[in-house]
Amino acid sequence: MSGHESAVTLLRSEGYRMTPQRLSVLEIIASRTGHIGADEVWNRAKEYHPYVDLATIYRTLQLLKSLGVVTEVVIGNKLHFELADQHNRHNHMVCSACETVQTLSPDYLDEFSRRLEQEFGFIPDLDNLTIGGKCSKCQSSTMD
Amino acid sequence: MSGHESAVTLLRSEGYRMTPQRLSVLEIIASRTGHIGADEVWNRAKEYHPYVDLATIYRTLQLLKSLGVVTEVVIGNKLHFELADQHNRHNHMVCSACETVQTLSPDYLDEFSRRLEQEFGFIPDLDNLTIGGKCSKCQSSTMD
DNA sequence: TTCGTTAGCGCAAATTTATGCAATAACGGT
DNA sequence: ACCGTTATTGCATAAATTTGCGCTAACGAA
Repeated sequence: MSGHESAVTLLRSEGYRMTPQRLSVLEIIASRTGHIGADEVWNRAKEYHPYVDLATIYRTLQLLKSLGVVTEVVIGNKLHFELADQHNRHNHMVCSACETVQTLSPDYLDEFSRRLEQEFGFIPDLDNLTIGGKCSKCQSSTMD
Repeated sequence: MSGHESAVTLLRSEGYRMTPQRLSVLEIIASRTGHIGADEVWNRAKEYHPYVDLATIYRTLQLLKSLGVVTEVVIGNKLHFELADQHNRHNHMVCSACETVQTLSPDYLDEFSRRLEQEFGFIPDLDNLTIGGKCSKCQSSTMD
């Protein structure tokens, strides 16, 4: 029983329709602890709905992201997604050399976020922010 | 003469070869104040070298980025590039609704950056960090 | 200046993601 | 339970970016 029931309600309350395709994507993402690529979501979804198109997966993922139901992480040149858990919000640091993902408490960005809002009226979408860089183990490597 | 001569030297000193294609890309980017998409770099480059392939443009752009010569900005679902000027470093805030780009002094991220390095040994690549979000004018819009 | 090594290029194809459109299915109202 | 509206889907295609490969050209050494 993962926490995606509330997402179903949210979708409905925003005027979106609940379709079996959307439900599958939701279940697939909710049933997994970590992040998952669109292609893998697709492969899993096909087990339930052999005809789902990849485009539907992408559209659903974007929709869920815009509703704050899932969170996007940029890993290499692919997007990954994970269930947005309000009780465990976190940012991602991705090493450009080894592609290892570390999570980070949003507390680290609180001050920064507040300043952007106060000084520029800009509200950053930090939930979907991926911080690229080099992890401690890959410091000297030139590899991108 | 814009400051890309030093880039030529850098390239060489790192063991990369200087080719007319690379020189074109460098000149095109250096001769422009703002950011520019890969497709537009390509169009311009073709004026000098009708046979350049778009793949070469992309490869060159990535190389220059990895050398710190150009900086990447994510706008919508396209990458843009601009000359990395050490005397005018800045970050980018891009509105997901109207795609307007605002620049930001890296000072705003200094503290954050330092903490990541000290506490996790993670060195973030803030030069190529694009901060997504909603600008003051697009606050309430649902558009992504 | 010529030569040999090999990095870089053009080309073709693959990946990843987005989009236009006609047919279909969700769901509120009856 | 049926109907009508219209959001959503599947399909086809486009757009953006990356990659494999064999040929060419850069450039240090002779």
